[in-house]
Amino acid sequence: MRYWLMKSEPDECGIDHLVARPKQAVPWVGVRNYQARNFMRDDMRVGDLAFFYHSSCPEPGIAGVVKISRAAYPDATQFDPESKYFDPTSKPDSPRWLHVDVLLVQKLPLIHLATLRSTPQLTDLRILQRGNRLSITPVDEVHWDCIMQLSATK
DNA sequence: GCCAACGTTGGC
DNA sequence: GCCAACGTTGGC
Repeated sequence: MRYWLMKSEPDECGIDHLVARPKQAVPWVGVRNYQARNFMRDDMRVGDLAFFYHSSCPEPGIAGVVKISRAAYPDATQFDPESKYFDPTSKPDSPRWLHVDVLLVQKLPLIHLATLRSTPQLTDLRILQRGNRLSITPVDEVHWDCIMQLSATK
């Protein structure tokens, strides 16, 4: 089993959107980056866990834990001209963009980005590297455990 | 709003 | 394949 970190803008879909619909699969549509897509397609497995991260907001940080509930399948929004994720160059017989579904595991008391940054054991965490923009990144088990520990002891 | 960093595009 | 221009991300 692997661990991940998935970014979401709380304006679009925050942790409370998931809390409001418990046990309902959330389609992780809209990823339009090849590296992130490849992670979903090649490396994510049903049952993997991911931190749910709030980005581009007043209080960026880890807001919860989700579980991958469905393996990657074509993202319908790429074929929808009404969608902001519409990709006119993607062909229905070979969809370019895929996505997984996730399920809420638990909401966490927000672990602020500043807290992550000030934790020495987390200096190698992908999200903390300068220039990092990937919306989906793998998380090492040691980092996962450290962050869960942070959450439990606060 | 600023700006650094990175990804994508397209001419050559 | 190179690389300049442009667009996006995302913290501050």
